[in-house]
Amino acid sequence: MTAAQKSHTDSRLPLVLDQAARLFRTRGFEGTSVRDIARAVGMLPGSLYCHFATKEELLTAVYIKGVEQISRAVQSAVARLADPWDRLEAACVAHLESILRDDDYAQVVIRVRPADVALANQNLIDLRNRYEKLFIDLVKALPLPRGADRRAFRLMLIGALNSSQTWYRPDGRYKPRAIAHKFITLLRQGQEVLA
Amino acid sequence: MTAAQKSHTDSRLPLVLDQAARLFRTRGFEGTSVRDIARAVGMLPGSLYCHFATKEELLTAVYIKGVEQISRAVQSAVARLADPWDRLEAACVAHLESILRDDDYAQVVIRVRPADVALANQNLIDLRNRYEKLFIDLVKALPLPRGADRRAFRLMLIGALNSSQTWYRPDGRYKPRAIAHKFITLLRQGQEVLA
DNA sequence: TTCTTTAGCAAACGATTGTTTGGTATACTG
DNA sequence: CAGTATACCAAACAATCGTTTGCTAAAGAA
Repeated sequence: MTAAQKSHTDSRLPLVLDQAARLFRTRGFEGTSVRDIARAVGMLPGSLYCHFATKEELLTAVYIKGVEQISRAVQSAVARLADPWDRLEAACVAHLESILRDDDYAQVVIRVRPADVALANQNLIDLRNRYEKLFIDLVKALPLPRGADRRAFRLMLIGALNSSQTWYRPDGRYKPRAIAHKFITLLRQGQEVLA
Repeated sequence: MTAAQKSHTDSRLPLVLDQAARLFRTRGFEGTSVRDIARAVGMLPGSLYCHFATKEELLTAVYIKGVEQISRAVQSAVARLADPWDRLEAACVAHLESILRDDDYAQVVIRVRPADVALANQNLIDLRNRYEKLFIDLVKALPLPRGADRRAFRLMLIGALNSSQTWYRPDGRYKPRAIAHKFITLLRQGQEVLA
């Protein structure tokens, strides 16, 4: 009964993950103690170790869920669209809405450095690369001029998107949708002209 | 004798700042203990408090020096150039070389979130804004089409530059100079055509 | 000279860190 | 029904955290 590992009781594991994600994204990995998380959930510190062997393992679980959720958001945003530029912009909007507003888990993926987790290190890097593969494919589909450096294009775009976490304010002038449009337009104009 | 606060003995304060910068940039603020710094310098933990009242004050000192150094690097790189695009690209090269290779202090400015330092918070934000003012001016001088959003332009560029800290590898294909050129070119093409 | 200031050592402070151990109550399994 | 596994509590572990206190030796000021 390998599938019977769940539903034993009404475990508070989901709540643990939620609170861990919320704290990791606001205070970072080192800045959050297991006691902070336990207190937010309403359980004792030691009880967390029923679900995870170490704090790093807990972060990894949050990280995995973050990659899954942001991947789903991007993929479903792109699904119905055909035009390559439309698809990329929709992906950027979904990405931004995840890391700026909707999704604590996704925000952890952007904020926490894999290097902070000595053990799971490569694990997290792989997860992140798996997500960025989505953008590699989206950029690959773009009608860019021959010889264009699509890697630089992608790194610039994703870098700009992610760093918006630094300056974005929910009550500010620009919403995720507008930011994505601005950035895509800045990149698009020059590339189309040369195509 | 207000100027006599220095040169009393051959204080190891410079060394303290150097090691603090090196550790803060590699492990982050929360990830570095005052004992780590003291050990790297070769002194006892308590001795650090001859120079700083708190760990956050030490970070602030590193942060200030980082802003000073990267500002100097950018300004001197720009000084001899007249063409606005050349000036911007030179600034980006100097910025990248600072935060990717040369300067532990500058790397702290990019890596450590001002929010991590509850107390000095606004102090650090102001410092960073003072630096970014350089780029505001450089972008302002650009011959962009009427109505161009120069703020979005700048945020995209700086965001892309700073996030290169994530993926840059010293032994990799691209050096700071090449990265800056790629990014500037991507932005430049579209804007010039419309000018 | 004497006085003051500084840089640093030595040792400790209480608080917090991630984690462990042992017990208990509940729910699924056979 | 008995037996096993789970989810959590209660309490503690050693280690490390940022910081403080008291002292000493040396340098500059008077």
